[in-house]
Amino acid sequence: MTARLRNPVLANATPRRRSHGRVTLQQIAEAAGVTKITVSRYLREPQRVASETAARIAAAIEATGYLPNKQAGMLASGRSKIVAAIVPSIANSVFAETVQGLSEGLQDAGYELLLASSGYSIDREEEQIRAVLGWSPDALAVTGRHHTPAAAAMLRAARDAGTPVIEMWDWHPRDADFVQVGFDHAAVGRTMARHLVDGGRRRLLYVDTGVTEDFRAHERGKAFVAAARAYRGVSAQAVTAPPDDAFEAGRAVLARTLDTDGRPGVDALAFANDNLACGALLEAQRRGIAVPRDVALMGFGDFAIGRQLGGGLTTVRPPRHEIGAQVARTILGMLQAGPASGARHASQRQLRCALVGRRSTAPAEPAPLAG
Amino acid sequence: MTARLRNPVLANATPRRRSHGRVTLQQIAEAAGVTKITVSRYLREPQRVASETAARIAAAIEATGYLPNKQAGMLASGRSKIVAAIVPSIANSVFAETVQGLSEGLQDAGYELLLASSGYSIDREEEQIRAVLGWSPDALAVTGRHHTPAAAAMLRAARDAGTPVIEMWDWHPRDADFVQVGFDHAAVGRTMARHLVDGGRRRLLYVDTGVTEDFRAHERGKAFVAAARAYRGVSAQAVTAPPDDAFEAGRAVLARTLDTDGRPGVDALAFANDNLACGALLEAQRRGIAVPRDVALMGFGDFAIGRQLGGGLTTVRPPRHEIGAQVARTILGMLQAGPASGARHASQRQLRCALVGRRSTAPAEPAPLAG
DNA sequence: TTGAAAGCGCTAACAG
DNA sequence: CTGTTAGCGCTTTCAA
Repeated sequence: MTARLRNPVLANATPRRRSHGRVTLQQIAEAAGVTKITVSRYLREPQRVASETAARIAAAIEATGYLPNKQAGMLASGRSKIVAAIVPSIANSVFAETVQGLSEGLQDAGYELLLASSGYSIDREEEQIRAVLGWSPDALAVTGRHHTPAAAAMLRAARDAGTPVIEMWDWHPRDADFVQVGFDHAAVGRTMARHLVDGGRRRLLYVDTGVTEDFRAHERGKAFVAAARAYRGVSAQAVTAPPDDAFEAGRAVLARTLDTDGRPGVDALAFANDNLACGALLEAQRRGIAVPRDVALMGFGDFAIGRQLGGGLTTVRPPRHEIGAQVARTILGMLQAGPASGARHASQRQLRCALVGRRSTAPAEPAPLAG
Repeated sequence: MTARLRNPVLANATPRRRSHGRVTLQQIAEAAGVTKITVSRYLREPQRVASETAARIAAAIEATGYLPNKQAGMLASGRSKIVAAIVPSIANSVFAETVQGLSEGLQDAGYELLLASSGYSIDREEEQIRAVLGWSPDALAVTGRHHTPAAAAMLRAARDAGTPVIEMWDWHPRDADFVQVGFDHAAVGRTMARHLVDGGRRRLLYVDTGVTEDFRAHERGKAFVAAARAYRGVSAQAVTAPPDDAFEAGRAVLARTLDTDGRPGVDALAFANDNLACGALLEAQRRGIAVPRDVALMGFGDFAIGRQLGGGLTTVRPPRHEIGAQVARTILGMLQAGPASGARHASQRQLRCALVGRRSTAPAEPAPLAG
């Protein structure tokens, strides 16, 4: 109520308050008859406040519905308790499970997850990285090891400033600027090729996704073709599926492989994901093409539907949930170790994929699936 | 290096700096030979800064890789440019599309999306609401109209403080505390019942999801049963699917409906979602039960797989993407109108569902799907 | 166990 | 077109 002087000469202007209307720590403090810092302590380390004081503070908080302003807390402390993650797509169930694992692992440690999706575009990823860094996350997880130069620069800068940066879903022995938690997609491609060749298949086709910046799928395909061709008497090629609905795309690709007799011109197809493979499987059933007798089909991802169709779709099961869980553990470890320690040089984390053999690639047998 | 004095009487203490190491506006200002506020203006309204000055600032920003600290900006301005959304599950593709629509609609207006998932638990929803409110979002969107009392209180408080609060995916003429953007699930249940009865079915079964807090699915089921029973000569019941993998659960439910002759004891099943219905459809195919001749099946959600199986699964297509887009428009409208205006009383937004009739509920015909 | 003072990095308000 | 001043709501540091 007293006039406030803020110029040696001039006097008494009404203080221009800019309050935004929410209940503040100050108000709780007044209500409880203490100062702000005591309330602040109560919130963070309740046992360091006298129990009687604590009770009064608790009552005031309860009565007002006070919610601490996290912006202010972060600004003052420099710690955000936020981990940012950028995935290609949140709609894709594959990444959804990773996010779930990450979220679970962080929640217990009191971290919140700031999630962004790039739509499989590294340009959008760059924007998203810039956006989330503005929030000063305590750690940052991105998907894959392919970034724009500007994005890579921001990631390096963040890491060098002590913020853990993790690349998820990838693992590459020689191209690892950052800590990686994932698996070797080239190795998966080779495993897929070997599985088909071991099953007696000789004319292979890899069907890549129409999503142009799914680098990991491309890498599997490239390795698949190279590995297949290294076998004597085996031919292999790659095609790209149309960008439609994956089931329809898979159907279309199978239809395209038919030769003049209406039989597939190849004896095995490996797909970039299970939905594509399921589309092909359904189209084969519809046309009376016997799977696996006439053609073997396999996918990647181990989606639920693959277990249901025909006698089951052979696939590769990536550690979807485990990637997220491991990323959470790695981040917490790096955070605990502190920027000064050597934790930033923590070794890459290679996780394992499982080949799930089902009927769609079984070696020739008497009773085909369809036809 | 100098001794530090800090006593009212003694003077000239070294200010105890707490900087967190990042480049700040101040540093850009110094580098560009202006003051902070000019840099701040440049960032927000570039045209209000002399082009020569702007160039120097741009150069300094470029050279340092400066990223504005959003915490500080929000704290000062009171506006967060954040919209928070809470959905039951980000993995569920249904909500993923809504989030996508929301995200797109907000992005253009420069808002960021803070996303949380409740795992279909209203207790977790309460926690999430508390957590996101700590970020002072400019608006908040939640899923459905069922909340814990504490959550409802927080939502009301936020709304009364001028923050737009929207309930997504629901629309109820008489139970609408907040702005709602969605559709009437009871009406959908009635439509489903009518569709089956119109197709000549008389013994109906609603198969609810095993997710206990999917209130909207329960509401559809309740209305389905009530509407069906209102028809002369029609019987209807509801059962709950096991909580497993939805395809397996659908299979199990169909198996359970078989009577002693191995035929379904009902002539139509309506499912809480398409995956359950697809499981049942596959199980029918496997057992040689003709769909739709022996039994009609329909789902909800219009998932991609439903179009692929048998002759296609009849379903109800909810406005998945449109809900998100409409929520974005509504929020932006309320934000623009300002808390003072009557926008907070904006009427509820009812959106339309489409019944997608496919072969699985076609009236009896000569050539059944399977068998 | 509690408090006083300073400061986190930015923007609002008003001046010039 | 640019600057000055105060302040957002919280935590840190040091002291009692």
